[in-house]
Amino acid sequence: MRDVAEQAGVSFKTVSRVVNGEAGVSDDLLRRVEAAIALLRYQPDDRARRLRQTAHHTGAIGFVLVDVANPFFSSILRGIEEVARQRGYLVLAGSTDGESEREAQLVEAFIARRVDGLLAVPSATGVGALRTELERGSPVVFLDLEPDDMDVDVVRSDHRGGASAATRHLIEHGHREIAYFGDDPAIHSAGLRLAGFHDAMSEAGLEVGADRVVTGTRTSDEWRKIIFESLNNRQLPTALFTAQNFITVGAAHALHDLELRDTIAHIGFDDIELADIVHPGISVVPQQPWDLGRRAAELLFGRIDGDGHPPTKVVLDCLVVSRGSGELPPFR
Amino acid sequence: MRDVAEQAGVSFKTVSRVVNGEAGVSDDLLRRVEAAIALLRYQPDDRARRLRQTAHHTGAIGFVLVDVANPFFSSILRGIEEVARQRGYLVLAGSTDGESEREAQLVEAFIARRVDGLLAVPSATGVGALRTELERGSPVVFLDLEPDDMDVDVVRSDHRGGASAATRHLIEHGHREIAYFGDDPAIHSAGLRLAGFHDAMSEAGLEVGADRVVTGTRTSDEWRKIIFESLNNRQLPTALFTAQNFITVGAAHALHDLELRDTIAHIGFDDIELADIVHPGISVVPQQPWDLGRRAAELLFGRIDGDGHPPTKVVLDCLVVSRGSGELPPFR
DNA sequence: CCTGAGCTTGACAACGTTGTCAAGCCCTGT
DNA sequence: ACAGGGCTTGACAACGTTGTCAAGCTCAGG
Repeated sequence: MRDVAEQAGVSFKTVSRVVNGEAGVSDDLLRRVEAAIALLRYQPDDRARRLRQTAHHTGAIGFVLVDVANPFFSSILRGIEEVARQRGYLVLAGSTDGESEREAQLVEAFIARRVDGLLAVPSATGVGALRTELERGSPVVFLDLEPDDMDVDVVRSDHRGGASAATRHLIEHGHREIAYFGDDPAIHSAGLRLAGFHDAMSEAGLEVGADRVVTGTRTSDEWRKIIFESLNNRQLPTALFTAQNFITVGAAHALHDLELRDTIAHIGFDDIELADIVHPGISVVPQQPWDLGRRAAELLFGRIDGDGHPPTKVVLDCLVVSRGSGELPPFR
Repeated sequence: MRDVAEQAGVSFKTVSRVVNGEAGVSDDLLRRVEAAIALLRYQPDDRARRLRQTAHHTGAIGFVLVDVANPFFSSILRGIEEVARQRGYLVLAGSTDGESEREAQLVEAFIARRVDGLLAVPSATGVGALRTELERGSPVVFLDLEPDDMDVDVVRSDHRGGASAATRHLIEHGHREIAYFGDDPAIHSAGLRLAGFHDAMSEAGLEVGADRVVTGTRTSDEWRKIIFESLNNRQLPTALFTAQNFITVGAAHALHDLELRDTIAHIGFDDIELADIVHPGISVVPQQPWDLGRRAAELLFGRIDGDGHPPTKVVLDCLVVSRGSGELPPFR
């Protein structure tokens, strides 16, 4: 800016006025300054500007997610981006892979850059690295799952209800031996889905054999192997409930490898591309990630604008989408 | 920081020393300052710090992409993130939807925040909004497609070769009437894929009917309808080449709707989840988005570190993956 | 007891920008 | 001719931090 001022032969305050479109600059100087800006390709430094300004907003929000390569999360991100864009905000995002150490690093990096608010899919069951921010009163909205140790803003799907509906769907089609494959239940949403599974089973008076529940955090290829072996080595269940998108993909592959796709019923949590044109179509309980992102971002901006209401919980319903695999009758 | 200094009864320079772990602070003061930091939950402001520091790096890079909800781009982003993370960098990303106006806004926002480098999937055929930055000598690496108006760093797939290989694959299986569905060829990568298609066709001495090529930028559902109608209303081709992931998904649906999946051969550019277990499996020419991201980020960091070599072009090969749909013989 | 080296500590400027305020100019009305 | 108002312009402080440098203290050596 100094260079521009020198080039135009004015004080740098005048340049500042021109850059910010303030009134009260004579046409003559306006033209000279604009010429100098164009000549030197000057672009103002947002950091310095915001540092000086009293409002102290940075025009950025942070989003801590598990894995941006997972379409569920990247769709959430896109929803957030849309809302942020309307407000002229930028979104910083980072993947944790569910590691709380990485989560802490990301939160620290976002805070150090003074984001105006944070959206987070917590990697553990509680608020984790965000505790300090919450206690300080910074705007924070949790996504996908609800911390169990503080009362906070949350936007999530009805994991428990959706899982229970999926399980009930299988039971209504005559299944009694249902295997559950899900994320580590230490992750709150995964715990809720597992609870929903148990809800529906006990409601129907069905017992869940200990070896009918397999949980953990794996890639879709790892799940393929795990489910392949699990179905190869023991008394077959007549139906599978896979409680996450990667697991559903892995299970679809395993069932395909074992040529059991027309034999064992299968229903998954989260929707998957092409799930409707495999044979049989894979029945799912889809979430609406784009909506989750939008709603969470709207809530966050409300907080940034000073909305002081008590914590809001937004819970989106999850309904079964029947495509064939979930409606297969028990093979025995 | 001022508050911390006051609380600890020291000058704020001493606080700065403690925060930065500089030597030469007595144990007594160190303890007092640390206590004050913990008490006030002080966290340094990265913006002010970097503003003052002479090196002037911001520890952030920007990534301008088309749509983060598209798994191809979100996987690239993840690859970039991994490299950035190792260097302690943060990644700012934004979707353009291919609109150059939005592209310009994003570039401006990134520059205003003084990112140390930019990665971009340009929305038009040239360098677009990044021209100014390039001329200024800022580190910029292009991804996925190569601007035709400047000599710049690029990391991309071999669109033309891959498309030509896909087309040749169909020809080798006896097809002569091949329909092409692709993105708007004004997009450089899409233009190259179309060129690759023509390469293989003319190499084989085949003519391409004008109505055999359909291009445009659409969602996967729109492509489903377009391809459905296109196959419903006219002389059927015996094979399809769909030159982008959403188009491949749309085509798979359309072929399914028309019950033509075992009749019309189909090969797509980009891989798709579950493509191997639909029937027939969808043959594709996959890209390696994660690798694209990694390579581009590594190149960018090289530039940020001052590598002054002439522009580098990294071109990753694309090979056909046979799964069934691309090996169907012509039905007539 | 004095000198000087080595250590700790703080005062001050600077990064690039904007907010505040006063100075200088031109004009109008008396 | 002069007061007063309105407009343009610039000087200076400030945002939160770090770089520079000098002041002050302690202690060993002569």
